[in-house]
Amino acid sequence: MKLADARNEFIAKWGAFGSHWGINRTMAQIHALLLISAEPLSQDDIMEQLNVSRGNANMNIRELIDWGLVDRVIISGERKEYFVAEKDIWKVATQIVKERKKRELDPMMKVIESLEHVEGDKKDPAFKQFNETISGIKHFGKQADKMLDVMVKADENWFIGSLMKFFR
Amino acid sequence: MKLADARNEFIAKWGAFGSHWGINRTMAQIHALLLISAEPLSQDDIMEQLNVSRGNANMNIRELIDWGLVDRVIISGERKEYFVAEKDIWKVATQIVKERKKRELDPMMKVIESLEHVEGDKKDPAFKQFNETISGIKHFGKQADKMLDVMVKADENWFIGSLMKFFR
DNA sequence: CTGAACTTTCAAAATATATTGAAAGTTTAT
DNA sequence: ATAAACTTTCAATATATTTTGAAAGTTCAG
Repeated sequence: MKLADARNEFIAKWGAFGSHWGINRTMAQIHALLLISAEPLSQDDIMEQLNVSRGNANMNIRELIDWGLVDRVIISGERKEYFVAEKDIWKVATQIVKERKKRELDPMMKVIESLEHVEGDKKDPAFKQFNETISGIKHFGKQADKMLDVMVKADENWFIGSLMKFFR
Repeated sequence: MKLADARNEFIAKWGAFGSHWGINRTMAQIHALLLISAEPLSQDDIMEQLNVSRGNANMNIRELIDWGLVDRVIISGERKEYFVAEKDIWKVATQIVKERKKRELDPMMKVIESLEHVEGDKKDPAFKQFNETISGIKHFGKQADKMLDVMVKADENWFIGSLMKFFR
């Protein structure tokens, strides 16, 4: 397989993969393109290579910057802005974990906590089941939260190394 | 807050939460409803409580069964089928991990592996970057894979207990 | 200050996804 | 074998999300 085909395949598949994860196709494709680009790319480069409109490119580049996955770089003597992706996959993963925890797990846990003390009849099975479910989710959420925090703060070698040794 | 309101709030929020995770709103709501129901529910119960159509309820119940999150139960003397959700949140989580690994991570890793040996010029920076990115993803994917396998096979007390002790 | 280079916005259009409900299919008791 | 009870399907419809591109906004060199 030729490099050009392999690059296209990677971009297409990473785009499709991203869409299972709440990241839209263009955003994942731009990310993929930047991941395999040795040099910074301008917005026009991205528009051209992926065949997307100016607005779409702009919006999704900003979103990637917002997620901490892409940085702006300035090239001296150039007027345009250029963009590069964080290439270290461990950092990419921890960054995504961190953002999703902030955007999804944390708000969910606040809701769960607000549902912990509900009025009701202790004899009512519906009441019992509701409380048991909520407290089970809360318990699980707290554990997950701790673990994700450790992961986000750790560096790869320490984390993976530790886990691997631990799990034999 | 009254139980009825709390239940509605939980169903609504679990539904919204699910949609960040590639699970559609109705599917997540049915799951939420079953999680807090002490008794098995029929399809008609679900349709009525969530105000969804027959087809929609049917399709999403089947999907939940497919994901291993809901079971059919028969109540003796009754013609109708009833449904219950797995209530143990740890089991719910491992089941989801298992399915998503199978549906998403495994196919992605196959693609990555197919992109490992591409023709190209070793001096070309684009070629180098492509190969580095692919091999970084592969390496990370393998570690993630092992870890998820351990998690799926472990039981909660062992897994969480171990991690907590380990991470102090 | 001016205008060229560049970036951002956003309403309209296109696309993708979810939902409905009536019709077709299946199962079971008699 | 029949028909009532129940389940599944699927084309049409509704809803939600993504994409476009022209217009408005910004920055900066001269």
